[in-house]
Amino acid sequence: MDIIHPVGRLVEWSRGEKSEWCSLERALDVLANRSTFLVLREAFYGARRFDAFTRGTGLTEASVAKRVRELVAAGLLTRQDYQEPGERTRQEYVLTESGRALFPAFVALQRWGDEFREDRPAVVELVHAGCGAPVDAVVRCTHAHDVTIDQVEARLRTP
Amino acid sequence: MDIIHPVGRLVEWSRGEKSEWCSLERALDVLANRSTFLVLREAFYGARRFDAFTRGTGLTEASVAKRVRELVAAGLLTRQDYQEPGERTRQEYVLTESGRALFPAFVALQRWGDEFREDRPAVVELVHAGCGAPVDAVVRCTHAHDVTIDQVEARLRTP
DNA sequence: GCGCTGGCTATAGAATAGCGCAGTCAGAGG
DNA sequence: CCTCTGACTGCGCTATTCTATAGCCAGCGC
Repeated sequence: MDIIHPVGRLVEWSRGEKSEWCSLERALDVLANRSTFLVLREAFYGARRFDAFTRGTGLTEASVAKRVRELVAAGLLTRQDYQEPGERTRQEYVLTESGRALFPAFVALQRWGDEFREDRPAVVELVHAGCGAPVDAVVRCTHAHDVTIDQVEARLRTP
Repeated sequence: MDIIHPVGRLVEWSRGEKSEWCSLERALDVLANRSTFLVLREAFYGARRFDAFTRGTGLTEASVAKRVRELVAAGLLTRQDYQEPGERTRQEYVLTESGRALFPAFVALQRWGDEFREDRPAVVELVHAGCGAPVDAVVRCTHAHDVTIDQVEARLRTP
């Protein structure tokens, strides 16, 4: 296993093959557009119904339909039947484990927007229901150390 | 200050105004495309020079030029002069504090790609230089509690 | 003063994203 | 049966993204 430090050297090896092995690119295949993030935001805020996604995001129905279809195909949402009393059965879209696993990314982006894109102060704040303290996304290793960007090494697993 | 729980109710209030106060949308104004994330990835991997960005991302020079211009304008990168011995002065692009603050988001997306988009196993792994353990992005409150998606409340700050 | 290298810009084209608007479709209530 | 609501689909349009190819410019070394 190679150790790359400073991580800058990684760029020397990438040339063409990076898209095959970079997990970020695989993530971006599903996520790299504005409306996908907005639909996921609504899902994190508890939205399940088509109508809630369109009203919550301000996107057109056509855009939401496309995103939702993609997200179901990619396994971030599942389609489920539901029926309200006196109504016919309809479908709703529920986050899968994969979708829920994106929550740290959502928090990270939201908090970054709070702090570094502050044309006006943040109006919504995410807090820990248990203690009321605001939440943030942090980078941590499996030994529970907080890790700054300078303390990260990239290792190439040569197969 | 209103407490919203379940957070789903948030969608009821949003109608049109959400883009004004949602920090995620402000973040997406800069970030919502594939090439921006790729350029930032290279910056996190230590790239500073135009050439390193193009070779590392596989994007065309035109795309990189546009992204880099945007990222400088948005304050995530700064342009600095540098001069290698026997070379003329050139410019390089260095992450600002704002740019570095996106690192948790980068890690979160990268790790999510590892785990949930695994057409083939992850080839690059980010580890803590101090102890060698792999890193991940987690959501935590300022009282140092780990917070799951179910334990999060959204509070509206009414101004 | 010529070539080379790094760092761009210009142009043209394909694909995708997103909008507004209009229409469809299923089924419950009247 | 007719209407209403939620959940879509289709069309026409524009803006943005990204690619490919080509060329420009500065200045160091020869």
